[in-house]
Amino acid sequence: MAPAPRSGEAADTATRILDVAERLAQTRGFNGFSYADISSELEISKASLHYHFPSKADLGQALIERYATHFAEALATIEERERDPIAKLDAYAGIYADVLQDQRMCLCGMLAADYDTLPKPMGDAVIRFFDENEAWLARVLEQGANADTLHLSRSPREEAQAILSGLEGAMLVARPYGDLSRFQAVANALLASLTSPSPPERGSGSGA
Amino acid sequence: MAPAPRSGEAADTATRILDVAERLAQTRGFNGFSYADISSELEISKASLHYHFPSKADLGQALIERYATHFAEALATIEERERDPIAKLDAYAGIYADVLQDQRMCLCGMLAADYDTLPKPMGDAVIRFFDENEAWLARVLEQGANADTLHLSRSPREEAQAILSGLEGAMLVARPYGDLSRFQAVANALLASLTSPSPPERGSGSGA
DNA sequence: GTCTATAGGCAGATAGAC
DNA sequence: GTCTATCTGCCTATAGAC
Repeated sequence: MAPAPRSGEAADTATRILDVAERLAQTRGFNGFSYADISSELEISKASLHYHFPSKADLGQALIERYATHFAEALATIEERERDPIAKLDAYAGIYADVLQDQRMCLCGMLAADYDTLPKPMGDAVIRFFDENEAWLARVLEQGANADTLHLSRSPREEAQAILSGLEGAMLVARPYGDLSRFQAVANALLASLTSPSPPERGSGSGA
Repeated sequence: MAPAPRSGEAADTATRILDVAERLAQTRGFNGFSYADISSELEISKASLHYHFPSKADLGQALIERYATHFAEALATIEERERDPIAKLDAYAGIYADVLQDQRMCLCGMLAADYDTLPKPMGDAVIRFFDENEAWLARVLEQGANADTLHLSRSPREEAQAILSGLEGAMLVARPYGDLSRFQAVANALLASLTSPSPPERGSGSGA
């Protein structure tokens, strides 16, 4: 379903629904929007939305799965474009910065807050998302440690958890302030202190 | 209102309402619970809840204000008990660990996720909470830097933001895993790397 | 695939008796 | 202060025509 439309081509209905729902979930939380919100924005009836996604749980699961897929593609793109592990980490933080600049929280960070109210399959998918991110980060960190461009003071896995948590938290706290630079400052501190004993002047990441 | 009851004495109704609402807000988010939830748990009618807190916005604001007051008291207690800035930071992280062990998210971290849907006064109070925490942390960090027990690689304010964000993010991500040790690992990494150039074996914080 | 209409329930909130 | 009863509106979801 949903064969990737050529650029300029109109997206199909299911895709447009997911686009709107994704933004609403990222800004208002999964319990903070309704079918009516999507309906009014797309000028499509609520009943039509239920045709594409019978229940809100179905919609939510489709949301996470697409988000995780897109995120994995972004990570693959980083792998293609960057060789230096530090550049990869900067690009990784840049993904978060781009999301935040769009006034959004990471979808899965937001759903982590909603975790106790989510249908089980959605909760499981949130955890998978974090696991995949952690695994990717750990690989990059280990690569850097082996190449001696990074000097870790803990296991790659623990450093990866710290980076993931730190970036999610930086987004969470920065968003009420509406201040991207607040995120950037924290992200830089996080990567600098975790990846080098004596930080040698870092740029502001690829974001924004 | 609500004169602190002597230990063992039954709390008044408004306090019991706030206790239940606080837990619900911390676990399910502000849009994830209703007056009916509190009503059934306390076996008090919904109408009675509205007598004490006319609107949910009123309830929410009372929730944040009490939480911020309690938090400030906890920080004052740390100041009384600990002299070493590192011990103060460990105790600070211990507060978060205690909240997480109780299966909860920081109230204001949770409300930060809900920020876009909150009544304006609640949103403002969330920001004040973060500001106060950041200011307290910055003072402790500066104290440590002056006493030469901490070696900061950035301004106290930036380090404070990184610690606050890092702990909030660590809670956010650890909660779906239901794993306190995951939080502890990240908190230790955060404080160790931010406060000493060559980490000299740190304990696991004062939390649980 | 999209619609109108509507079911059935729960949300926040109020009236008024006690 | 607490209650029962109720209001209005929105929620998710379905039926059935086109």
